[in-house]
Amino acid sequence: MDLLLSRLSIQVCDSVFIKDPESSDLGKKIIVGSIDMLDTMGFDHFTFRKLAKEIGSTEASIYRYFESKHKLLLYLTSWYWSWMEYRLMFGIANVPSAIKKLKIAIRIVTEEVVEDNSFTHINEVKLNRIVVAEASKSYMTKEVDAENKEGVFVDYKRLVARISDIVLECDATYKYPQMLISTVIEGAHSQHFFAEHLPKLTNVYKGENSVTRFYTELTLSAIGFNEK
Amino acid sequence: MDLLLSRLSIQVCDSVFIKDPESSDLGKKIIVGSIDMLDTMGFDHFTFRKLAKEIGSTEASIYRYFESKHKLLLYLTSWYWSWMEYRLMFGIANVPSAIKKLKIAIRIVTEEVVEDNSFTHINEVKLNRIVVAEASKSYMTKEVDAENKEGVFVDYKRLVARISDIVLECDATYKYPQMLISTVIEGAHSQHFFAEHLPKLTNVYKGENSVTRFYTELTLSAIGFNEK
DNA sequence: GCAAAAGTGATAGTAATACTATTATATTTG
DNA sequence: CAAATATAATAGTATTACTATCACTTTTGC
Repeated sequence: MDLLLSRLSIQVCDSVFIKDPESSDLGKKIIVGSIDMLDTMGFDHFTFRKLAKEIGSTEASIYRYFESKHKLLLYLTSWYWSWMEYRLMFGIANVPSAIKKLKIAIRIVTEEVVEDNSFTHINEVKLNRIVVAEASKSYMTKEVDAENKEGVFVDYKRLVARISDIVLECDATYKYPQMLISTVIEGAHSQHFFAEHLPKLTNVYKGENSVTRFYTELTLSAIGFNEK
Repeated sequence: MDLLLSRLSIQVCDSVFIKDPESSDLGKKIIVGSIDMLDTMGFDHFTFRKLAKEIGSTEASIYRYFESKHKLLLYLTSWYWSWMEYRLMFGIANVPSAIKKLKIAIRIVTEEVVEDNSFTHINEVKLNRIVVAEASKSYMTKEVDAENKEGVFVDYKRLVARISDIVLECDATYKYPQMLISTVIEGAHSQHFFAEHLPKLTNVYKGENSVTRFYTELTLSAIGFNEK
């Protein structure tokens, strides 16, 4: 999947950054360094001061790219959703059966990213862990309405819309496609987190990808395709 | 439901507080005041300094009850889960049918709390909104494993266990009862939040309790009871 | 090839946050 | 009534989340 894309780049809504981090070496260092640090120490303990030290730059320079660590998180999560959309479109290309497309989509958004097949400097395995643990903090704020108007959540909404459309292809009468898909995406994140930290809240069996199985069955039975 | 309980009180795991806030007037003011302020300004903007000013006390005094605002949030969410468990046990008492019990349970954990039928000083309507918007921040931290060992999440785990048991009563062979129930509870919170702030991620129709309907149908079809 | 513009680093500074410590005073209890 | 306990008042610290200034270097546009 990597080679095919050497001439492609993921676009992120430009209201989340002041200066595009893809446009310079320092910008890329900020992205690579922040992914490392967010994965290791989590969003709460992460600061621009620590990042500056790590990448051999200064706080002031980082602030020229992102106005806050919150905006940096928005950048990373948006990048991730755009990347997921790309993987989705690629995964379902030339697949004629709607139900097959739906199964592929569910698999893509629910399974853990394990290989860093990156075609860029971004480590998708680490980014996946960051999104699982921190993405909800990017919108669970009092500023969500103002930021939503600025368009910072478009990439996530577009991904949900695309998969919801596949749901409607399978069953045009289904009343809750967006609710179903956002439940699956958000739920899969929670369940991966629970499996690691609060196992009593989930059921993960060895030797099977339980989260993907569960959400695939859940989705299919919700729209009336029960063929376990 | 209020009157019946005038002699009952909700117990919260004592590792989340230094001094029980139920044991004094100041303690109760801290709880009432923090619920008001968290509902209004959100967890991120909430500080003990502001709370102290609001309730006419001091930061130092509040710190004698809770070692951090994070522990205070844990207290409030634990209280909420215990209250939910109480509502659940009351709601299913003397109901013989497992499937009816399950429907009642799903309704209780997914519908918005609209009436403050409080039998205490705690405003459950506000607390419900706080849990919807902030509860995930109480466990999405790097300290989750250490805190879990201290038992701070027992109330949530017990609620999930109780409803999972009902799922198993309906279908003893179902493989993912905990995963299903935590998906429903967490998902309902997300969907209520989305309905208010990111409506493209959900489907909420006027005149029906869409979230409860959706999760009820989802749960029943998951365990093979399709009788829409 | 050179002047202007832009990007970066170094340093300093501010207001707010998340606490801790100390002491005085008021209230409860044995 | 003495001792213990709870609270208020005040002060202080380290860290965070920024903003501002200035010097230096690199890029670019003509």
